[in-house]
Amino acid sequence: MGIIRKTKSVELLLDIFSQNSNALSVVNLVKKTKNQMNKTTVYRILERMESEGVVHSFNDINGNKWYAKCHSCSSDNHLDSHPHFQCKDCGAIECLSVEIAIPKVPNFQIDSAEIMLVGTCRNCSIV
Amino acid sequence: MGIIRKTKSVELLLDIFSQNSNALSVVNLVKKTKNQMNKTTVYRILERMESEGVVHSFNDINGNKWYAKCHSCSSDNHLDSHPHFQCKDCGAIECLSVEIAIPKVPNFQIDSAEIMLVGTCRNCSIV
DNA sequence: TTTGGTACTGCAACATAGTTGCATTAGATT
DNA sequence: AATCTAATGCAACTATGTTGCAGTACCAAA
Ligand SMILES: [Mn+2]
Ligand SMILES: [Mn+2]
Ligand SMILES: [Zn+2]
Ligand SMILES: [Zn+2]
Repeated sequence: MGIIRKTKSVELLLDIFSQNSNALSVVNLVKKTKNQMNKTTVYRILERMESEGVVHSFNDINGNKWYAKCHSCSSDNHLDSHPHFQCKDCGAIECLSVEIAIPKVPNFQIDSAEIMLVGTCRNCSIV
Repeated sequence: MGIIRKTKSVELLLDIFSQNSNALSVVNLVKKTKNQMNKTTVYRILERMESEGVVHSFNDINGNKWYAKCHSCSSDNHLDSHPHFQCKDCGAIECLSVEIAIPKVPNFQIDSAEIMLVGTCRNCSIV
């Protein structure tokens, strides 16, 4: 399973991710690549990239799917678990490398936490 | 603005929330009430209820919208800011009354945090 | 370098959540 | 009871994401 063949489409998407430090929404990726590939292909390649541990995915506050590069994941080990930050001015999302402590909650067995911090980013703070 | 008229539809939705301690998905509410009201009405009443501080909303891990009762909010003061828990077995969501500390992150002005804890709930833990 | 198996792609059609405009209905107020 | 207008129903729409299938292009083996 996973990315086996290095097709033109796969290489283009890998390229886009290598040039972006921020996360990218699927909607944005489909737009960006609409002259090069079909949207179905975008969705399917992203799925494969995620199962390979190349990227990880999450939903923004509007319920849309985003992807961002993984730093030390493989198809066996997915250890990218960190909060994200979305700017309510420009909509950009960044991965944050901070640890947020999740307390134990009685009666609940917690496996993971999806944390989206919302506010104003660096650029948009500059008035 | 907000809930001005106590219509049959408004009262039915208020009733459903009063009988449920858990959060409710819009999809579920539309299904539950499809013999009593149109789905557009459900969406619009929920919007009004939220702006009145009667309920608060958030998205689940699939990007779908959910609502839950507020405990001490009004149209002026929305202070319901707490994590939620979604059971990956049964899909149910509960509001959690625990505090999770958000650290300061340099270069980001954080206004709020959307936190969804994922795992197994009480009922589903019982094998 | 050709050949062949199959992973991958494009396309069209579909599924589902959520939104909008507008004519009609039914609360509230007098 | 009359009136004003918030609220509703309906139909049509937008957007994101998914599926089946026929055809294409990678890659490895010959
Ligand atoms: Mn990330
Ligand atoms: Mn809640
Ligand atoms: Zn910004
Ligand atoms: Zn459960």
